[in-house]
Amino acid sequence: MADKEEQEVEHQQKQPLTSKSSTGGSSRPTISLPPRPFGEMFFSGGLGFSPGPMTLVSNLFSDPDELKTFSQLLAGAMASPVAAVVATAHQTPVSSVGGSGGDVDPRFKQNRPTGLMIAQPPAMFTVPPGLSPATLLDSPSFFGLFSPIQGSFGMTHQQALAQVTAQAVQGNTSVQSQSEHPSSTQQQQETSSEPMSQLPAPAQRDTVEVSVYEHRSSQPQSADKPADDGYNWRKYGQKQVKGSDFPRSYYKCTHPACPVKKKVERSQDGQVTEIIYKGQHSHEPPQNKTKRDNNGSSRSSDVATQFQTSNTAGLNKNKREQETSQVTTTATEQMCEASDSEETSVEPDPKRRSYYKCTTPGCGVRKHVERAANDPKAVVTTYEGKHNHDVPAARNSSHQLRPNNNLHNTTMDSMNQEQRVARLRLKEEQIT
DNA sequence: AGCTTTTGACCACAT
DNA sequence: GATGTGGTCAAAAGC
Repeated sequence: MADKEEQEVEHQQKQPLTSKSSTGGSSRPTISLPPRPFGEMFFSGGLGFSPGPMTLVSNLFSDPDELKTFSQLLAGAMASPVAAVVATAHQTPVSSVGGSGGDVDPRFKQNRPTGLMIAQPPAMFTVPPGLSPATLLDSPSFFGLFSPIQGSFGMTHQQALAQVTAQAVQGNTSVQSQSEHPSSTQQQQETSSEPMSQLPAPAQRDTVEVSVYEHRSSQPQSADKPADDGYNWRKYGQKQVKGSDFPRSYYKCTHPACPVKKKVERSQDGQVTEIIYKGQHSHEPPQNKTKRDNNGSSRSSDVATQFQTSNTAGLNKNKREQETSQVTTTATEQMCEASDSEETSVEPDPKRRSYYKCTTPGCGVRKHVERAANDPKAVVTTYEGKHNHDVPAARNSSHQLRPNNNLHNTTMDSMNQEQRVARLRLKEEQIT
């Protein structure tokens, strides 16, 4: 029974990469800030259905009417004592993703640089290390962030998100979610109580990523082993997925009765390009791993993970929205951001808000980098805007990956690679 | 001996 | 109904 349901759910979760790929290639995100504060899109007591976080995120931006300015969003996000939330919806030209929502030119996926969705994270929020899932989820601030959208989500929805979020905090504490807006036509079909006056251009659609980052110590990782996220996994299948250059491996948690599975895509050199988690662990992470003991926490993780969930059938009016929505967990991105030699480094001042601007003439892409106040190792990076130019070729080819000697570097390298592909020619723009 | 990985086959779903 | 695709199963092989 549960398996059947699981499969049904899983089928609704397909095509996670399409939205990501739509953000890549030559299509650059254009800043289109979330319709409302993040939390408002995540929780609501409304319709009583229980879509998963993917849909949460998807719905999050399903109403383009409520776009806020970047500053508004950022201000609201940073005001939270629990999590710094920055959300960005980037608009992708329909031409790059197909005329109907969710349809993506497979070339975009095939050509998708490794983990491109990480390269241009348009949105993210950070959960402070040490904050337990229960604390986080029980926190008024958290639910303030994810305050209800009237008529959007019900309690079960909250529970669903809570589970995934808890897992994110437990296992990796690094979540990046991403969803893709339906087409403008579809958007208009979405339930909305607000005017469409702030809709983006009809020829564009929005893509949203939400990221939670926590970075801990580096861990060695075998190219053939699933990333060490604190749990034990057993590989039960491998497939060559269409549109992907890399095989996808399927893992199950080896803990008895634990339903959690994950899918891992790796490049030829063993770098993790994508990890998708499904389900919630019914147990604590194994405690007998000394390398985790080194961190003083059994919940540390260096893995790049993705959470992918879905709502129940029929709960979402827009199926494509479901399919293209996802919650993604990634790790070490902020280190990539800070270490990107093409960009001005970030000073370790926790209070410093650094802004970067793409140096290409006419391109308005900006990047905001900020260290998490409660974790000096964490950096919150927010991309704003969409590049209107191709990636500079010289930069795109000039970077070599570092030796894949540990997971941290592996993931970071992967992201650096992506970032190099998505090269942002940025110069620091100090705003005081 | 027990566990994990590999891999072809099978199934369910979408088109 | 045929075909394509993703996910899972399960026997065999490896460690």
